Amino acid sequence: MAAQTDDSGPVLPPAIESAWGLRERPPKGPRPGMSVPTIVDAAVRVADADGLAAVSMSRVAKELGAATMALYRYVGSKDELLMLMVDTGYGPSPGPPAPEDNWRAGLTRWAWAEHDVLRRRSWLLHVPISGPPITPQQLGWLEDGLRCLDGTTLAEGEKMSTLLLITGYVRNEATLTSQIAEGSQASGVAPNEMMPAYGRMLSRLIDPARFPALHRVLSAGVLTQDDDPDDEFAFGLDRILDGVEALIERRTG
Amino acid sequence: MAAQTDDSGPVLPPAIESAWGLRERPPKGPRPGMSVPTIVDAAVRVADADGLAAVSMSRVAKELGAATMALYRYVGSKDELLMLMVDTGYGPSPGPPAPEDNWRAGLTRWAWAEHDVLRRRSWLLHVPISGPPITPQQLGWLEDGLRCLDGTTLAEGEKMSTLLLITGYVRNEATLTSQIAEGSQASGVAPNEMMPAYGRMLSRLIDPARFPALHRVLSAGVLTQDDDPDDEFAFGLDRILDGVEALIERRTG
DNA sequence: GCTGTTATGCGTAGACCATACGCAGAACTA
DNA sequence: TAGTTCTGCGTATGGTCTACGCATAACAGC
Repeated sequence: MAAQTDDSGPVLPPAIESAWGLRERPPKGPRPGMSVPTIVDAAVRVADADGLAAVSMSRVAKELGAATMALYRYVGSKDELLMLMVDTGYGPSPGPPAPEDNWRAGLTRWAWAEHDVLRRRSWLLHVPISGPPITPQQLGWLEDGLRCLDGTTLAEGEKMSTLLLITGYVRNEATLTSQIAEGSQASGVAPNEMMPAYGRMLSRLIDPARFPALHRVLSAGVLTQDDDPDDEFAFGLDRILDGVEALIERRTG
Repeated sequence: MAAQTDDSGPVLPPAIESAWGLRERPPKGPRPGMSVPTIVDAAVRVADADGLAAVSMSRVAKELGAATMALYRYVGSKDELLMLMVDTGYGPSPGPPAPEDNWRAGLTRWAWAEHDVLRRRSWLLHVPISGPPITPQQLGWLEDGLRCLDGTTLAEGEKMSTLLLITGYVRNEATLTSQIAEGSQASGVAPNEMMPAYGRMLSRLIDPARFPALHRVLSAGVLTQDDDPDDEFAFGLDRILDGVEALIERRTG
């Protein structure tokens, strides 16, 4: 079966073993002065305070009062540290759906929970994700999402696709609003003035003859009003859940 | 009205003026040896060949037989170059919907067009997007999307939200499949063996008591079969369009 | 045609970054 | 006590972007 036949099947990449706490410490040698969770927590602290761009190995080491290269005894590379940061950054999953919730209420709460995490820690969006979920907390989120769909008639593969769809949407929406916030801070414009400023820029660039539909949108004042980003989020989420509902009804009937 | 009152309203950021070709060259001084499009094309060539990580100022300069710092006479920063790369990387928009297409057929073709571009140039996904669309080609795409919804009863704001929803989905799905491709190349595993390998890893890590729903998905063999990623894409797209259709019908009826 | 102005090309250098390597010393085993 | 192995970390390499300044080329006006 397994290509590598030790006693426990194929070997896992060291980064993943680290994420699951499966690395046993050898009994010899000096006692370690730090630990992986200590380092990851420090890195998360830096990201929370100054953004992901501020997370360098030397900065994290400084946060811990250690030398830069000392970190490399615990994490194999910066990418590995980033992966562990994402895991702890997301935090524990929101828990299984309440018994009285139907699938739609459950998934709505699930989506809002991720939404809240990403609003609080927008640096999570800047970490280049490098593969499907594999760390413990991420799989916890996935598990809780799947449980929301437990009673439905969807096939298992369809459940996965649905969750992928929703989590993608949540990330996307969070990326957009965080860009507005970051652009606002970078340019010194008030956050609620960003979209109007964008609309003004568009109307200066757009030739109504070449962009008639876009011109109509601008004329309708869509961008000049600053609507609540949470309403925008809720709109898209309801569209997606409507689509899922249509599928469930088709599978049921 | 405008804060800056020269003859043409508020000033545009230089990066955007460059994207729209609005920078007039002063008559004095030596004739420039390159041009912004030349540089952007070279950068796109590098990204096509060796990925976005290979795009450094020195590499692009080498591609042109110029010195690194010569580029800074044309682009203000690397970020500006990246923005221009995205604009030309996307290429011209797919054009307005065919007359016989209803909104759904039109948006489907629109989404597949972006899908194809992102499949061909997956480095576009790695460019950190820094704001709403503002470059000419990007607005061309937006315009064509809006035209697909022209006959519908949706409000202008709802049209924008719908397109945002779809384009976000396309990017997300493309990101996922490109990650599989890149991971496959990095680890030397065949592309159609990536998902089974992932499934095997999960089943080694997951405790069925703590992750029952996830365990059920794995047991159903969802991840061991390699399904066509295009089918997966079509599934999610249809879900979203179902949701949009439900909204249109509600607005109509 | 000459001079002053202005833009270009680009060399140098600074401030970061990740990380490969090697060494001194600590903590364990035998 | 001797040997082994692991930790902390100093040093060094090669990469990144880009600020600055200088020589030169091309034009404007006299």
